[in-house]
Amino acid sequence: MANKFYITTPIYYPSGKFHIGTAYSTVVAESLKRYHELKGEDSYMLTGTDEHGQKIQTVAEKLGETPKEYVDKMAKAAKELWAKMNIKYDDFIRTTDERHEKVVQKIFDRFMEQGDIYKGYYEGLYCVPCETFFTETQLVDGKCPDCGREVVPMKEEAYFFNMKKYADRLLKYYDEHPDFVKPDYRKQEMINNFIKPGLEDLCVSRTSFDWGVKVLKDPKHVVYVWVDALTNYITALGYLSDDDTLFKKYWPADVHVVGKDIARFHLIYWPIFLMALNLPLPKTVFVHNWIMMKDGKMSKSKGNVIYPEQLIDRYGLDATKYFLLREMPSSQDGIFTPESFIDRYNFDLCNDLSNLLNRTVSMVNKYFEGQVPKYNGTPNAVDKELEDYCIEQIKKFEEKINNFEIANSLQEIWNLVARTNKYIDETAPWTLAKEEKTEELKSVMYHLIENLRKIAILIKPFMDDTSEKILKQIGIQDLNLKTWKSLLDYDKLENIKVIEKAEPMYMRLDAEKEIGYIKDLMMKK
RNA sequence: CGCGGGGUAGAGCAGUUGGCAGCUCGUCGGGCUCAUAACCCGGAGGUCGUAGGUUCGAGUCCUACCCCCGCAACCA
Repeated sequence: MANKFYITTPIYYPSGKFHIGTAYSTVVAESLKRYHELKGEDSYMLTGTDEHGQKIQTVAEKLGETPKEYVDKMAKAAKELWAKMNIKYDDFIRTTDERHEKVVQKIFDRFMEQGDIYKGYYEGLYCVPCETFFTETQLVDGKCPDCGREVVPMKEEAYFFNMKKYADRLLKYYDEHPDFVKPDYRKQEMINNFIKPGLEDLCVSRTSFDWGVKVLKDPKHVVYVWVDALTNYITALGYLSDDDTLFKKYWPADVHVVGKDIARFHLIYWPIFLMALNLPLPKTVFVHNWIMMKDGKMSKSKGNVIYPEQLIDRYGLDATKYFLLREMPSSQDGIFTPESFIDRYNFDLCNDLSNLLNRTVSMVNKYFEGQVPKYNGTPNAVDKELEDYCIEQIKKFEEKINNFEIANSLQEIWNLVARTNKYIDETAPWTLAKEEKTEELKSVMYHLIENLRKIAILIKPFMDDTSEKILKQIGIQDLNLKTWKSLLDYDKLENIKVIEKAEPMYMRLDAEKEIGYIKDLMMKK
């Protein structure tokens, strides 16, 4: 039986249009899913939308829609975006789904019965016209961040979850499970900022608005945010429902992919909820950083917002995904600039990868009428070294990706691309042809095609289309030659014929022109 | 003295357990001609934030200080 691999994205809060940062989490999750799938694991990916809360209610009202109409529209928009990005998820959960709401109620009930939840008063600063509570840190110049008016201290009845009770168990869990948090420093942040100073109890219900899941035993309350949102990861699998086959099969999650803004909720509250439910905890929570613009956070007022669709429409899906995955370091925020985007496109995709394919296919046609020679050992001085290097890079790639260092893992693939380009110069096939050193020439062509095959497989989780294009051009059709396992083979190609005319996959862009184009996109509102 | 991350060549970044400072882009020069003015090789360019300390030897460990960024609790 194959290993299972259950991965989730955050469920997105659709209070506005999805921008490139939203897309990042999903692209990461899906790439990891495809990687595990390629390795033959039984992978399952969940995404969705978080549709309750005050803010949704307010936004919908402003648009003259009911909250339901509004979230229906937004959930559709999310699905359209993922379709456009060729994101293959297995399930899409909405917190307004009946299957979700019913289970949230059961979970809330259970927490009440167990005494994890108690009734108290939520105190905060309230903006009367906006009907919203704010914390002191949210205020702008001491006033409401939305409308700029005065806020007043206010309190309302609310239920609280007793977090303190579980703090020690959580610390112990962190300690015993070093892979629970990636990257590691996020764990320190949680311990020092929240747990060590003493966990505060979490407010889990509200009465000041009603767009949410009703608390069964006290219907003037709706479940507030986190018991509702976080539990999506198990309700989607059918936990506490009539059919919990998927839950039994896939829980605990292998990876929750989350942005740093919601790290706290996934690293503290979610594990505690699960402990209270007596369920196993996810194996890893992968916290990624944000995509920033040169002048800071993306915002419409700065005129620096870029939407994924805009890049995809002009430069293609794979190029867009490549940029996102390649430019995000694990220790700090990634920065989007039109210059860096175009540079990646021109250098990595055109000059290095696409050109390697192009020159190789063209030579196989020129020297062997398109027929890839059979493996004949390592007659050139560097052949053996090239083979060893190749295997080494595959190993490095796996180490990096398994440790969630995505940008670095891609770097390892591109090191292989560069090494392969260098191999052509080292062996100078045109000289071998002139001197009629046929065995050597055959070997060079074989090794080039073989490396391209490996490169195509390695990039497949990230750039499916580009991967297929490479395989097609070098004439690989046999599915056995497209598997992850086949990466370790170096001599299995037989009766392979490349396409007759090499077609460039990526053409060099006029940098100045394209940078101007992207800048114009960003200025538009 | 809140906590964490970062300060390394013009720009962007790597640098595991301390052992001759690396990568990409740019720049200068060379090579090759299979390929997309591409690819390959070489040069120039760094007192590794500052000041001390440990050590035969520190970007890497310790101390103090200066900058930048993130987090700081119910905002999804």
